[in-house]
Amino acid sequence: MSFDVGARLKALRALYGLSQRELAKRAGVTNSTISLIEQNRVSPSVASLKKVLDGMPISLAEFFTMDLGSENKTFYGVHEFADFSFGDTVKFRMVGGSYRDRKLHMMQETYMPGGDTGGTMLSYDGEEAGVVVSGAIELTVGDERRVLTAGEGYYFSTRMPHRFRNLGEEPCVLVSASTTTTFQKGQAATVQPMEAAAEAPPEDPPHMQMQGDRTP
DNA sequence: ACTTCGACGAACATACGGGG
DNA sequence: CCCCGTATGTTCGTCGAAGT
Repeated sequence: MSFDVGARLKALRALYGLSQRELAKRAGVTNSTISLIEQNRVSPSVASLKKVLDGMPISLAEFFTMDLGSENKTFYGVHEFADFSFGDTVKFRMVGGSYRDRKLHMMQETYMPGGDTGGTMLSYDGEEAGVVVSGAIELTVGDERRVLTAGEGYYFSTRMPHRFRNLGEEPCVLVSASTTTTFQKGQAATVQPMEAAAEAPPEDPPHMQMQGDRTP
C-alpha cells in the first residue's frame, strides 16, 4: 500500500510520548506487534489497527486524514478523496477528509475477495448506513448476519459489534455514511503536523474530548 | 459435498543488544 | 540496572488443494 502506516504510527507514538511497550500496554497488544507494524512487516487489519490506535486519543479516520490540511471545499474530484487501505483487500475512499469539523463520514468502500475488517468485531459510538453498489458483502451486526448484494443496504448502531467480509469471488463496492466519523471515539482532534512530532514531541499531547472509557 | 492437510500471515511471548 | 526497539520462534486462524 502507498500509505506508510508504520511511519505514521511511529510519528504519532512519538507525538504522544509513548514507547512501544507503553502503547502496547494501553492498546492491549504486545510490543512486538507495535514494532512489526511500525516496520511495515505486517499489514494490520482494520480491527487490529483500531485497537492499536485506541491506545492514543486518535481515530482511524484521523490517522489517515491528519495530513490533508483543513479546508471547507464543496466539491471533490476523483483524485481529491482521502484514500486509505488495509492490506491489498480493503480500500476506503473518503469524501471531505479535509473538511473542517466534519460531522459526517461518507465513504466508498471496496472489499476485494477475502477482504475483511478483521476477526475482532468493530464497535464504537454512532450510527452507520450504506448501500451496496456492486458485488456482495457479508455483514455481521451483533448476532445478525446477512450477505448483501447490489442495491441492498444496511443501517445499524455502530455500538453493536460488527464486521464486513467479502466471501465472494468479485470485488464488492459499497457507499457508506456514518455519524461523527467512523471509528472515532471522540470529537476531531487537533493534531500537530508530522514534522513537529519528528523534531520535538510536545510536553502536552494534543487535547481532544473523549467519549469512550479510557485508562489515563 | 465433505474432510484432511499443508501453506501462509497475523499476533503472541520471549530473548537479545544498545543506550542512558 | 532499567528501558528501549528489534529479532526469533511459536501459536492460531484462514484458505486452497487434494483425497474420499
